[in-house]
Amino acid sequence: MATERRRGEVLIRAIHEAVLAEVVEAGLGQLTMEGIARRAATAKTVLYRRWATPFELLIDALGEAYPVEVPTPAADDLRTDLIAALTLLTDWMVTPAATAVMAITSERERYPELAEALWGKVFDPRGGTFTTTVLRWYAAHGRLDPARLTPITTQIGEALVFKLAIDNARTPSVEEVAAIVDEALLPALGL
Amino acid sequence: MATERRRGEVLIRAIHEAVLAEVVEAGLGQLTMEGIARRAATAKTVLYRRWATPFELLIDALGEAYPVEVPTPAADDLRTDLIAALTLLTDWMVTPAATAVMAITSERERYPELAEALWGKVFDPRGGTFTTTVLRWYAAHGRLDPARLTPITTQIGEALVFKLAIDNARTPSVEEVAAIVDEALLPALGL
DNA sequence: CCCATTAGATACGCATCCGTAGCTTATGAG
DNA sequence: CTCATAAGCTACGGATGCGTATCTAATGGG
Repeated sequence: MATERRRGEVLIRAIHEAVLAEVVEAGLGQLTMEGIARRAATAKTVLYRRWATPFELLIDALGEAYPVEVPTPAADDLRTDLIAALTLLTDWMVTPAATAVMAITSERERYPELAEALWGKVFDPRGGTFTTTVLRWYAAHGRLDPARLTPITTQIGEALVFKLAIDNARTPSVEEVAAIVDEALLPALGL
Repeated sequence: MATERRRGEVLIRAIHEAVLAEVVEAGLGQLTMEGIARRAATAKTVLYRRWATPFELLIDALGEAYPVEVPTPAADDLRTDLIAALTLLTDWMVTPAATAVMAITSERERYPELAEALWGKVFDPRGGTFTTTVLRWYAAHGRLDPARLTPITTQIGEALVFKLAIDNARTPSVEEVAAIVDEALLPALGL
């Protein structure tokens, strides 16, 4: 028998991968201990020894999958840095962890405990992400009117990336991201 | 026995309401004939006589729930008409049918047959919606540069409404809709 | 090398949903 | 009033997930 038995960290990482893959493929509504165990090629008992529910296990896995890379203004050019920040977003969106996060977000009403746990354990400890980070930097250095940074304008980039991703069933290309910055974001910033 | 027995249209409408309510409450992944029958207070056999799967039934119900009101430019003022169009959107978003549509959209990868049926039977027969209708009208009447109507700019309003709805777990208020128009949409249109 | 730990396997009774069958009975058209 | 239609009810065997119990055997620390 080829009975290489996994233990500790190695096993847990495999289970974490399995639960994310299950969410991606089956969805939150079909997330079961049986399914996770099958995919991780382990026994249900192993899961129940550590986690009481599939959701606990999922939150654990998402905690591990974070943090995500944060954009650092590097080009000394707002347009370039905004495109870079949104590209970080599109890169992240195709990961299993992101798919799980988006599933939780869109089913927040249905599974509020999940959403709360995700925000409390993973998101809240972090500040604004993606374009906000860039915009704040340029505003702080006097190269952008701070009055233009509103709850609306700081969301334009992310909002359009998500909208295009939904409408076209794929993440926006670099050209589309550039168009978002040129046609929507920069005009709203008064540039 | 109070055995008022429903038949025909009345019964079907009740079932349509039930399937939408089930999707809202239980989600696509938990949509079952048993659940629908329970909620509609009828027997599974009644459902199986007409529909082979919960998804067929759901598509049928969504077909009935449409069409949605289309914005008609009425104020002779772009800003006012845009706010009116986006308010139509926020009003629609709180209906059960909209919740179901958004669920299908966000789980498109998981249930492609559902998404295809929804597009083919319900959406494709209709043109652009909400802000696009308004923007096209003003552009056609020479009151807006047609070159500004791109696949990006025509989505700004809807994109931000969705983004705010997701972030705040509620549809945007009238004030927030106005801010979307003033701070993002109009600037992108060169106004 | 010994042995406590724990992964892994199997089985259990319970519950829910599946899709179908067979029946009773309210309903409305004629 | 009669009667074809269809709503409503109950029950079925099969499948799957639940959470738990009870083993076994691989693993690595001492």
